[in-house]
Parts: sequence; C-alpha cells; structure tokens
Amino acid sequence: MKRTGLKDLPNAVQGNVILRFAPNPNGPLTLGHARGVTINSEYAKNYEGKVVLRFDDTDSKVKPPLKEAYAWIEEDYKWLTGKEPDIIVRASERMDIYMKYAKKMLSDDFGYVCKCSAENFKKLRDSSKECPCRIKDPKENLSDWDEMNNGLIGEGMAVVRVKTEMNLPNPALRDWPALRIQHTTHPMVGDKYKVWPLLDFQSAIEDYEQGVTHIIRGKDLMDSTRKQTLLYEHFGWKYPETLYWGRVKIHEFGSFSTSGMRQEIENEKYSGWDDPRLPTLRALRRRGFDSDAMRDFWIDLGLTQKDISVSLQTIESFNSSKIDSSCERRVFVRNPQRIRLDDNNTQIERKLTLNKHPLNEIKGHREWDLEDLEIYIEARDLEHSEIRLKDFADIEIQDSNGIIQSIERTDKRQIVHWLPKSIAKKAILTIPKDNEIVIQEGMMEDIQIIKNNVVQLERVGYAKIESNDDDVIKLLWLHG
RNA sequence: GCUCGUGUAGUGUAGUGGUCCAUCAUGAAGCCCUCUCGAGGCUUCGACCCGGGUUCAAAUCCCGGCACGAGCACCA
Repeated sequence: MKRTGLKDLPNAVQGNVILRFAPNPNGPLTLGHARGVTINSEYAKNYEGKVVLRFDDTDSKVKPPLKEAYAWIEEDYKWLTGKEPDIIVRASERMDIYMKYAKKMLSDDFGYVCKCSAENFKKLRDSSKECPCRIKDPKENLSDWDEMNNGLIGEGMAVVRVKTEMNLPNPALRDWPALRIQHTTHPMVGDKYKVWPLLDFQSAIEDYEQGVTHIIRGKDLMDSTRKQTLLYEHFGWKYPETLYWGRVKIHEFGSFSTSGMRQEIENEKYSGWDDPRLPTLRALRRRGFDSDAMRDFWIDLGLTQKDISVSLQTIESFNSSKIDSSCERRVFVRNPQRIRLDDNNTQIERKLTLNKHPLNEIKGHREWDLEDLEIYIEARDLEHSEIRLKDFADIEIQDSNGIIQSIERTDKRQIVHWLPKSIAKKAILTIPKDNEIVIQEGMMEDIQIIKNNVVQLERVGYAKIESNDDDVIKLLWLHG
C-alpha cells in the first residue's frame, strides 16, 4: 500500500508539535530551503502544530546577515506555505537570554573560558588531553567572561567551551565551543555585544526556549544533535526528537551558495536575486512556478537521509500538472516566415474563434481576423510542404504561398501553429539555459496579453508575460 | 586518519520477516484520443550494492566487505 504524504513524526502529540525553520538571513530563500519550509510547515499542518521561523544571525564576520534578507525570507516563506510563520524570532534580538545561560554554564561549572589557540586546543583534543583552562574554578571563569564581554579580550583570544569528556570517541564532541568573541558590527544590533554564541549553543538554547518538540535538519548537523544533547544533559533538559534529510542537488543548478550568488550579483553577472537563472524562490516565482506544485514536489521526495540528485524536470512536471488547467493558450511563432494564403477558390471564414483552453477549462474565446490572408509560420515548419494550420485548414506550401487544400482535416499531416499577420505583435522570449540567457524573437498573437499571466505558447511551452508595451511583448520562459 | 550516516529501476520514492516474480511518480520507447511538441488514456523498458549468517521464510534481522556522503571551523 502506497502511503501518501509524509511519514508520521515520532512521539508526536496532535496539537502539541512545535517545529522550526532556521535560515541564516544572508540572502533570500533558495530551492534548497524550500525543502525545510515545506517539510516543517506540512508537519505543522498535519499535527495542528506550529512553526518557528528563526533567524540564526549570530555571525557578523564569516556569514554577515543582510539587512533586507529578513523581510525577503518572511516573504518567501509566506509565498511557499500560503501563511505567515506562527512565531518569528531573531537570534540577535535574544542575546540576553543566551548570555544568561552562558553565565549559568560557567557558574555551575559545566562550561569554562578557554584561552588556548584553536590549533593548540585541537592538538590536545585529538589526543584526548584536557586543556589547562579546564580546571579553572567558576569564579575565575566568570571574571574571564566579564573581560570577554567588556572587550578586554581580543577576537580569537578566548572562547567559552562546554565541558563534555575528553575521551569521547567522537573528537568533534570533546569540549566543544559555545561562544566566541566578535568585535565586528552586527547589521541589526550594532556593537552592543562583544561575545556571540555559535550555532550549536544558540540553537540549543532557543529550541528549549521555544519548546521545540521536533527538529528536522540536514544530516550534516548530526554532530550538532550530539553536542546539544550533551548540553541539554547539563541543564537537565530533554532534547527534542530529531530527524534528518540528506543533501539534495538539482542537476540544472549544480552547486551554489547564497554567498556565492551574492557575490555574482554584486559583480553584475546576475541581474538580481530574481534573475531567472538563479535557484532562488523569487526567481522561480517570477518565472511562474506554482507554490503548491513546489510543495507537492518536496513532499513527494519525503524525508530521507539519502543524498539525492534530482532533475528540474521533475519539478516542472509537478508544475505542469498544477497549472495546465488554468493557463490560457496563445500562439508564439519563432523565426516567423510570412506566407500568403491562396484561397484556391474555396469558401473560407475570415473570422476564427478559438478556445482559450482546449478542454474549455477556461471559459472564453479568442477572435482571429484573417481578412488579409497574410500569416506567419515558424521557419522549421516549412520543411514540410503539406501542413495543417491548427484549427483552420490543410495547406500546401509553394514558395511563400500557402494554397488552401481543405478546411476539413484530410490526413495525418503535421499540425502547426500559425498566426494571422493582422493580430501579430513582436514578442521576445527570454530563456534561462545552462546559466546563460537565450533570447528568442518571434511574433505573438496580440489578444488579451495581460502582464504577469502565465500562458501556454502552443507547441512551445509555458511562459510568463512580463510586460506588454507599445511595440513588444516580453515573455519569460517557464518550462516545456 | 578518527567519528557518524546512507545504499530499492536512468532519477526519486513505497515497502520494517511471508499477502513482493517488489509500489507510485518521473524518464525513455511506442500506441490511442484530442486539430499543440500541452492535457488525458494505454502498453513496454527498468531495481532490492556484494558476500556470509539467522530463519520453514529476508529488500526487510545480524555480521563482514564495498561504494557514496557528511562532521572533525573561534561558519550556519
């Protein structure tokens, strides 16, 4: 029996589930983040629980937060889930809480201020030896703590460590660092703090404060779980249920990073965060991807620890099935070739009425005027000498003339899309392809061209109407 | 090197000892229908990493190997 949707969460009580999604606000959300947003919000929905959107902005040096990114992320979250997060917290605004627990850690003697250099400590740690700072009493540690906070100790000169065991089998867990000194200015709170918590500490404390019941995170954070569990034991807290997902790679986008994109945008390699070549949610939204389709895709992948590599095609397939019934049809002729129709003494209608959608899922029609018998056809369709103009007539091509053979369909010849010159308007289709932009010029039927609508260009694919000015329609490629 | 994790068709995914000569989606090939290369319908292709063991019975449990990935940052 095929299960639909996500697996059950372990030890979850209906109505009492709290999850969290914790991005670094150094850029807008990407396709990768979409998995986290979708999985967490979907579980929250299933269990009538809550999602905490938490900004992990405790590093202003290596991954400096971007002031605008907070709002972008909230916007992206809302687009994808259709609702606001239940709770929003910014780590940088909750520093006093983390400081309080850090101090408690020192006064209760399960943490200490370590002044060893990183290299030195690593050496000791790798040979399971305690560092000399470890034996200091709480009083001395608290006075060192004050010096750290007063700025008397420079960056890199001291950290606060959590006491674990130096003979733990996994070296990564031995007396791990919880807070360090950063004198850089934080974009949101300025120079208020000299000491900042590291992710493992901040996240652990905040999960406790928010009453998080289930953590779903990348499996690269498995050691974080173990470190944080040791911290929780010191505090006497129970660690949340934790689930993991593996790494996801989308073929078409290769590997990318938010900071890398930020750099490329500054270098003007990309036009902005919504450049259609980028894997950001705003770029995909701009192109016309449907948020429900995107959620369906991630839910279908589910929650597994396998590292996977999927094709954009799969997402596109989910998207097509979501949007097809609501996309009106329009004709876009690429490399247009002008053909003059010869009525060949047959009686032809000079007005055509076409459905907006072949199955009439969208009511309404398009009226085509064929008065002057001049039409456009794609160059490549001229390779056949006998073709059928879709919804109109069988013709035979002779030079640049199209001789009408029959109004009724008489055989299985190729059906092509075409366009009366009288209703044709110049159009430009922008296609993101292999990290480049390809421009395809053509003629499009100038009927009800509404900005921001996604239409299906018959025999071409789906595209978003980005603008419709006096002389040209601008289209942005979605997918085939 | 140490620690941890994962291995089911091309790509994803279901399956937790028999109901599995293994599910569904996507993909590819082909057919039908529709006056789109779209939608719908149908057919075909195609997988349990390897080797042992436990058991009447293993994709499912155990052990070993192999492969891949991650962590071992005063990043998140």
